[in-house]
Amino acid sequence: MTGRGRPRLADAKTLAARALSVLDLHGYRDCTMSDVAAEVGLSIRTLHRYFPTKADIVWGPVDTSFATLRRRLDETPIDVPLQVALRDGITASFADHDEDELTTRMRMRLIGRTPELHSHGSEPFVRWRQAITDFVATRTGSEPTALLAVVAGAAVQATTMSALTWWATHGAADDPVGVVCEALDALEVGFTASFAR
Amino acid sequence: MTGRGRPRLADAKTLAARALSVLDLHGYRDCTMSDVAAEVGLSIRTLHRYFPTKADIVWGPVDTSFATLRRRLDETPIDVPLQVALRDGITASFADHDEDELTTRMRMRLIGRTPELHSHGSEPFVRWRQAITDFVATRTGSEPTALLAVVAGAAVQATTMSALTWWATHGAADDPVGVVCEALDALEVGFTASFAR
DNA sequence: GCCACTTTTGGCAGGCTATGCCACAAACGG
DNA sequence: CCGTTTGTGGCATAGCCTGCCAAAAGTGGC
Repeated sequence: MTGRGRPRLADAKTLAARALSVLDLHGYRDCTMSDVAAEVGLSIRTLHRYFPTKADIVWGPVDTSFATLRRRLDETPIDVPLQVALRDGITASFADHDEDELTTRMRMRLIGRTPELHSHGSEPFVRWRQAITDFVATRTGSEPTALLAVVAGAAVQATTMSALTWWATHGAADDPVGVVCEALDALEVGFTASFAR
Repeated sequence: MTGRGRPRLADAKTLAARALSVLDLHGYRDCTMSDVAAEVGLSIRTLHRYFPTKADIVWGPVDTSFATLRRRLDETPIDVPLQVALRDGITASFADHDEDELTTRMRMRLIGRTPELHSHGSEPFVRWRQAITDFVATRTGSEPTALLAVVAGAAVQATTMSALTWWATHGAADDPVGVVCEALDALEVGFTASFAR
């Protein structure tokens, strides 16, 4: 509770931002954990304590914000339409990043530019998609293993992530929420229909 | 050209099937390359010559079939509607597997059950998505960097892959084409609308 | 002021994936 | 039979990741 014990050399947030900028500068693939450790002034072992894997430097904060989606969807009143509930839950699930915009942008841009990172197999990422699938299944009265529920989960997740990386690269707005909403709306009505508008 | 040189110990196709069954049996994560090499009777080094990476054991044949999508889309007459062209191109791009159904099913089931494999950052996978995005952009008169084109590429890819893994796990049909078409149709008209049917 | 306790730090060893280099083995053609 | 071609595999190396354990650096109690 108190400041008992040896104090940290750096707080986790600024450490993440610095490590991220190192990866962004040299490229994810061409940058070893030793490089990151040297640049942020930690040993490799300690760096691995802050970030269990190299991918966690990039995905860590995103993953933590993923963890809240299911709870938000469960608490959504039944009279809220499906797509509205999804849109609100999703945008809310990553709106509490508590991270400055430039860092978020760098993070998502790095993901977008690094195929290796496009989808990692972390638990939060899988559970986030499963929460979508389960919610869709419940609202439509089908099983969570139904084809369309499973596919909807995958499509919604891919839509959300690609909208975020698009915002990081091309987006002009300060906030990605509008971009994600636009993408989810297009997904909802079908892409052909949304292009016709 | 001729049978010049030392002949292979096993042909690539049966080798892939055997290696795949080893991974499927022990689990992708809990199975080392040494295990696979021992079970198929090759040294680790030679195994790596057949499959450059461990993921290539699983994704290899899928990747090669990915490579043909762009050409197929380019050759599609302009009077074929967008969604029909996409559906036909996509189903055709993995219909020429030349692999027995059980192996394909095992392959896709393994992918579906292994988060680490859900999306790998290989070049064919990225180019497959880009082909979708470019085609959508061309047909709708927008830039390949437009938000909706980029998102459509990601959504279509996620839809296709999740439909394939669903078929491998739950599908009863011999052929996954029908399942993929059903998923793509749902994506096209919007999931809410397709559930209402 | 000194000691105990807590927490961070980081060195060391080891396993796994992946790659480059090189030597050996095995079949074929002339 | 010999040279060529091609598959095979050992050795070494780099990088990611993890477990274990000892040293460092603070705080609180006596």
